[in-house]
Amino acid sequence: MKKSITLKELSKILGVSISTISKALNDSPEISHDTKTKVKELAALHKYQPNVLARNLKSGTTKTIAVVIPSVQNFFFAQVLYGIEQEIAKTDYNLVVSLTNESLEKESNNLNHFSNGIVDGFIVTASEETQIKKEYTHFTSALDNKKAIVMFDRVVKDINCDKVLVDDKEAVYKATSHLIKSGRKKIALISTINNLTVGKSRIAGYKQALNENGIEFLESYVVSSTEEGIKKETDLFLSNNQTDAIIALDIQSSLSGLKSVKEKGLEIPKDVAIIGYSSERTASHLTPELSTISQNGIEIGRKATKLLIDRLKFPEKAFENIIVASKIQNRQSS
Amino acid sequence: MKKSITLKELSKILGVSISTISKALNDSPEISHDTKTKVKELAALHKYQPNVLARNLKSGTTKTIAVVIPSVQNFFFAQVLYGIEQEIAKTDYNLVVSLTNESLEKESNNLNHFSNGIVDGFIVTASEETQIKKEYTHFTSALDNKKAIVMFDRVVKDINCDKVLVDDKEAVYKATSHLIKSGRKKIALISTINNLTVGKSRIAGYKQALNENGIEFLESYVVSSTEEGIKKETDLFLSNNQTDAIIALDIQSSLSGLKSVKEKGLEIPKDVAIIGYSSERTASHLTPELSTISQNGIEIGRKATKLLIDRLKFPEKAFENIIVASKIQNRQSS
DNA sequence: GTGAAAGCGCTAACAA
DNA sequence: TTGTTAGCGCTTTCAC
Repeated sequence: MKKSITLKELSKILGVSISTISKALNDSPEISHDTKTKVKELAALHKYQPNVLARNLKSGTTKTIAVVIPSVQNFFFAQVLYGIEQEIAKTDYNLVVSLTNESLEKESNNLNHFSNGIVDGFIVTASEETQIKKEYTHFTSALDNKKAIVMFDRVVKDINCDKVLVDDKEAVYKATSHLIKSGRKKIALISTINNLTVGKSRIAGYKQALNENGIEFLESYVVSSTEEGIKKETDLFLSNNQTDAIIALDIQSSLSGLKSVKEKGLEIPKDVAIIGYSSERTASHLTPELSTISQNGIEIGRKATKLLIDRLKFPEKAFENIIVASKIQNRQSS
Repeated sequence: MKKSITLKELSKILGVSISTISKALNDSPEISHDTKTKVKELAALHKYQPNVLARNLKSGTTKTIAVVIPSVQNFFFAQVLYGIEQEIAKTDYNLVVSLTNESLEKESNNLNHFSNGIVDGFIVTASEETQIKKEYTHFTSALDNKKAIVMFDRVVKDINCDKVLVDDKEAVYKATSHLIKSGRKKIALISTINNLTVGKSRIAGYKQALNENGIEFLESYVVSSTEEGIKKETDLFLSNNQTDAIIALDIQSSLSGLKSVKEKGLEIPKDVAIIGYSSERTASHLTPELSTISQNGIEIGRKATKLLIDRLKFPEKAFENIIVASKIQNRQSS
């Protein structure tokens, strides 16, 4: 019934003009101290809240940014989001989050929708479908629309914007090298993310490490499947192959790998060492505790946010590429 | 440079009035087939996208709803969110997500901000701080602002709105009874959520089950701490007390409980049975696999969304309280 | 120190 | 069938 009160209504009550009310509320020096207090009291009394829509329409800026990510079930994205929030909290920007569930259509719809007046900029990581179909027009048209975009992790090379990258190749290279140095020779790799460019980069790191250490790369030592199928594939692999170490490229593979090896009766890390991707919390509660390649999600979120805020201030500055290093976290499994 | 093109600009190009353009684009029967096609072609050419702000300002409705939750690291909230998305996808509503990190201030800010033109309604679960401080004015003022609210899980009794509840007391009652029936007599309870009403409800279920089975409730068998402290507390408890079963009220307690018991060299479930709260995925990858009290988050999300959409259609209908049952999922730990 | 008026982009009642 | 106009709620220039 009594929707939020407007300037107009306030002005009627006080018998002054709308613009006087507006100025008083915004502490304009044009307005006398007296009227200011009168107006402010009345506004407080009626719990006046400015209509954000009207204000944004007028100003052409929204002071809000959207985070568009595939999912928050993925601990890495959740971490990044957390970092973004921390950084946003220091500013006067608002945040909205939008999940794509790895769907190109949703991602596209969201970018289009938010581009039309809702937000000033985006922090995005591409959905799986987007990467597979290589369909990027929603990004370019948001850019055409003068919206700022910062991409992280699953970035699109051809899009001209600020980017925060993970050192995927380097990280898996380090992990693989580490295993080799500790005497492992038959290192398998399991993954459910071969569709993603980050998956490909990680495999490249694995290959490079093998290569530099004179170990032959065997296609059969790369176990790839879906989240649902990876456990069976791993079981199968272990039945038919000798291996003394496993690198798992995502959380599902890590869990499946650990479980498969245990079920085969092999000892970890004596018979088979495992390094995988997983959250701290999960890793340290597994038996044995999982050694991980740990991405600094919070840092990535923060960096991305700073980049975006900066871009909004200086739209014409040169684009940046920031790389955030991962860390090998040795626990019991390696 | 070339921000999204507007009706005005299109009208200039075609030499017709703005309203003609608007009507043509909206397929008004007033407009001739000819001009319609002409206008639509031009609009497509220039990738015209209506400004959402202007449209919403005009219509007074936004067709978007906000989900305000403490965090998505919590798998239960993530599940609920997933359910909400599924249901929203069937409608023409948009979704924005907003995280409070258990902060009353953020929750309050978000509700206020979104209430002023951004959204038509909310799906909310109260933050921890909100529950502790019992500060609910942001809810009532959103309601005053004619925004619809559906609360779930951590609901506020005194607020008049639709609610979707979890059968917390009942669920823990069932779990405890189950343990008692299988011969357990010294059942401990560990929790990091004693601050929350859901935590209190769960304990009430535990007490009731003990009571009905003639087992004395001992304060010392309730181990309560923070997420950081719970592991140590549990270790301490196990050193000083005999117990043959543990009920853990949240994921952190579940993980800590499992680990503590294992470290003490006790066998699960032979010496100590454990039932806890955890995601399916985590539970089934633990060693031993954890028996859980499983809340149907997706269902809760869906129900809440339906309730909200319905409320938006029929603002005057009577408020509903829906209870969604939890399920005991027996795995290896009990 | 205060008010009138224009305009952000759009829709819709009314006029032509 | 098309155009004019008013108005959603707000800010801001300009005139008084």
